[in-house]
Amino acid sequence: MSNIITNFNDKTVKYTQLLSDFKILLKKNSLKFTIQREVILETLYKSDKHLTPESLHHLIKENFPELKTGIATVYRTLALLEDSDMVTSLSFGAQGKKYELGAKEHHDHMICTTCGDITEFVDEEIENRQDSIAHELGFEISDHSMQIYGICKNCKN
Amino acid sequence: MSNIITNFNDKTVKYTQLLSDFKILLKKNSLKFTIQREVILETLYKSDKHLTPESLHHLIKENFPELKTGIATVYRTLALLEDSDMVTSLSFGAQGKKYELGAKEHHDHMICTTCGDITEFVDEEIENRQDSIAHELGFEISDHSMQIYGICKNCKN
DNA sequence: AGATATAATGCAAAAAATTATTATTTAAGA
DNA sequence: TCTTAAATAATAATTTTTTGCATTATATCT
Repeated sequence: MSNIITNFNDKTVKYTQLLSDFKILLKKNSLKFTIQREVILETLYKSDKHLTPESLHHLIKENFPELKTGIATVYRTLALLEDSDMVTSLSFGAQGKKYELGAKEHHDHMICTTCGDITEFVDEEIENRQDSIAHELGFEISDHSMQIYGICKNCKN
Repeated sequence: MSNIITNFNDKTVKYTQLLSDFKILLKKNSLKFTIQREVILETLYKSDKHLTPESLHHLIKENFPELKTGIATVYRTLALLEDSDMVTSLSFGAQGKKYELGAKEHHDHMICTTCGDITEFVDEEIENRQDSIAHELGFEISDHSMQIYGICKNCKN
């Protein structure tokens, strides 16, 4: 049996999936799929960083200057995406609110307070434990986030 | 052997300790201990809620109307307290940044996305696991926070 | 206690972030 | 292609946060 080789690598497939989910979501709510919305989703996806509305807007202006996307559209789209659980917002300490795609695999964050670098990780045991706790308290989990702050390997030197 | 009865209940003792820590901190940095700063710390302590700068300011105006504390002072003091790790700021979803006293016992948060209510909890197992993970990644933990989102017992009905 | 130096405050103004308005453009369906 | 309903950019309006400065209050020193 031979392997089938596709044109898509893992990341492409994921984005295609994401985009398709987004389109379905829009259609369900009789909203329209616009270039701006696509560009926002794409930029959010391409960036591994956690973005503020402003930095996201900046990135878009840089990469798609012909679009002249307004900051208000970024805010509106981010709100829409957050409402529909496609992105999550986080706030780490002093810095403002940042957004990241929630459609990526779930993960927690380890944040270096020296260099600001963010490492993502997942731990099965913690995930399970969270479920039990919520269950005990009669709580129906929809999502969760966890951050560990400290000094990373690099900065210790 | 008889028990010694003090004038202070647990909460009073804790606040006294907190206040004293604050005073030491100020002295160390040649900053001054003012009534406003005390009132802010106290209000933060008394409130079990997580407060925005604005709601904190509102509470203070209500409880100490003669002080006429300015919102700018609240912001400045909050920043000072956060810098010195006496309070932590959190941002849950759509709502803005909220502050809580970090000197309380450490705890995680379970947030109801329907009514906005926040339940605090601690789980030994999760705490331990976090330490191990950080250790594995050569990360030196200074702090962490965790939030679980979902629908609380009350709101399910 | 009183005098002095310096930090903190309130107020107001400025800056930054967010939201609303509106005329125009664009997408989706007939 | 035509229609209509939603989305956009641009801008204005709000709201939130920060800053500057004259005045007040605190801590220290005598």
